[in-house]
Amino acid sequence: MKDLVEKEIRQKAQTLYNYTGEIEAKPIPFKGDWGFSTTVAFKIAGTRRKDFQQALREISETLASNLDFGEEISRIEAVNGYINIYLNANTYAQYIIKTILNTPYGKGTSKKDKIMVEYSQPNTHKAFHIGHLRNTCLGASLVSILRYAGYSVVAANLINDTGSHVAKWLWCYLTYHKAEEPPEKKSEWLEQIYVEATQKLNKNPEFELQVKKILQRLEQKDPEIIEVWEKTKQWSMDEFHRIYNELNVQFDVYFYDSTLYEEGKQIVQELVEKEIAEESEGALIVDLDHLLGTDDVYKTYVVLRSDGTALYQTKDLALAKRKFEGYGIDRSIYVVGSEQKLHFQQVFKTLELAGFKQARKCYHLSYELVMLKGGKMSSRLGNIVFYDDLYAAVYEEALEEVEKRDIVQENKEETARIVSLGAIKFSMLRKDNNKVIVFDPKEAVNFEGQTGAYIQYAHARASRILEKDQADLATMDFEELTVQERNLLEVLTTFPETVEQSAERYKPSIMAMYVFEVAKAFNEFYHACPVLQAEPVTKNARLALVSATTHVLKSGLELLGIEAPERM
RNA sequence: GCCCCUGUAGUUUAGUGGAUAUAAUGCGGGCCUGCGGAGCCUGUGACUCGGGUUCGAAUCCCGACAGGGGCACCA
Repeated sequence: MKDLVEKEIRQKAQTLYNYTGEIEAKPIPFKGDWGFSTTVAFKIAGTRRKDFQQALREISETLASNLDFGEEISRIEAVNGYINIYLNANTYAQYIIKTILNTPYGKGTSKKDKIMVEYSQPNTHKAFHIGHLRNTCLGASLVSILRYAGYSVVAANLINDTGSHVAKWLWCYLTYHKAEEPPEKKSEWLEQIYVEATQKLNKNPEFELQVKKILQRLEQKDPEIIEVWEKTKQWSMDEFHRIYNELNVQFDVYFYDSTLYEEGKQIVQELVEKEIAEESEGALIVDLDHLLGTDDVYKTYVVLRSDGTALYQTKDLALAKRKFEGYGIDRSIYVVGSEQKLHFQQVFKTLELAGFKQARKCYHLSYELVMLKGGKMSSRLGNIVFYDDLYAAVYEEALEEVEKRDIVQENKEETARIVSLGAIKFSMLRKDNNKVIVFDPKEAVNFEGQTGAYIQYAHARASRILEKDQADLATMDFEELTVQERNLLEVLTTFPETVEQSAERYKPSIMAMYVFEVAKAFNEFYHACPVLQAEPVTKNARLALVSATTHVLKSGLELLGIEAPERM
């Protein structure tokens, strides 16, 4: 409908005023008005600076009287230069509800770009914490949204299974915990050894040499080290798979750091031959500012350690190459924390210099920190919230809430699980990705206000109505719509553009806010408009509206990776 | 010092040039013999500051100020 309105305005603006600029129909911003509004008259009048006000009035009135729509539009008005196009509510309501229920509503037309989204990237030999959680929720949701918007998407994970953190861990394990087996809670135990390693190294920096040796032996595939490494790494992998299973996230491809460094070193050699990389203080670097003619912007990019071992930087070059050449992707998205912004600018620029034209299609989707109320979360300080602990705390609270109600007699644990995950995921997604989340454990277990539970609750109540009766779409007739009905319908109509926007801007937060809005509009409707007790015609129309609402809520939640329970 | 991000009610937050700035929470007052009160109604309260561009700026530009992150072998 919005498209049709825009098309008609565009046509008339051109024939009457020869205006060819952008035209956008936005919702009329007043409560109770349902329709579209355009500001073309301002744009056209803007070219005549002298009698702006008069020109504005003339243009808006002339345009308004010349616009011509079908029966879905009830009236057109020029107000203060704006042209308001009011919908014929009843007709349009029927149309939109049928569209929601009978078509893949909001699904984008299939697009030719193939996009790879790399996310989660946990470190083996460490625990999965709430920082990984934000990343994983963001990435998983983005994958769903892009797919729904019509893109072909490859979901990728990069397992950081080598590098200095692994060397530190192995050193500590071999020196102080040799042959120990993990307890049931593997994750926490793995983390403890890592923390112990950093503490010992801080106190006695001379041990660094031993760590360095382990890293070298690891890269040279010393069988003795490899054996321990493989065994201990598997403990981590078991944990990751368990968690991904719990979170219900999937990957199409797993990359492993340990398989990338050799190729990375080769690329570095090529960079040296192309005179892009050079030696400096024993290490190999790319002097980006010098090569690009910038001043103190890209800094120097170290691509190989002076002892010849690979860095994260080395591996990232190989990974990018593998993505380009192995998967034929058009866009490559990296979901990684914002503290690595400079790093990715360096990677992308280096790739560009090396002649990879796809480097321009690389995008670092950064997100801000998850801080604990009190300070930055860092595994080096041991001051972190583990995913497992967070989940347990939320679950306990959810179970208690579920037990208060007698609506769920069976499957209390299952319901608590769904609500817990919904709460966690929604809290990770509702904020814009470049805003810091200050994590307050008390707030995390709260189910009031802008939370996942609020939305799931709206879905559950709507579902319960539909359990008792169903609408007949053929005879649907709204007659006079109430404010709440109209408002709910208006929100439902914007689902397709929300899908598109969150996909184009890579922002699941837009979808999260939207789903909350649907739930809110539904709750308002629910309290103001009886459904099952209404007169037959009204009842039928409202049942159809409830049905359409559950449909949109469910689709929206699915794009966030959140389940929509029918009872809770 | 240089680069990046963020400044909106007490707190958290929406808003990528348009009308009366979106919500949540907090605090005050209401609503279950009604389809489920994890809810609803109602009151309270905000664009960091100074210039500029524009018919029109929370939004764009310039400059302050404040917070966070990054800047050579961590990831």
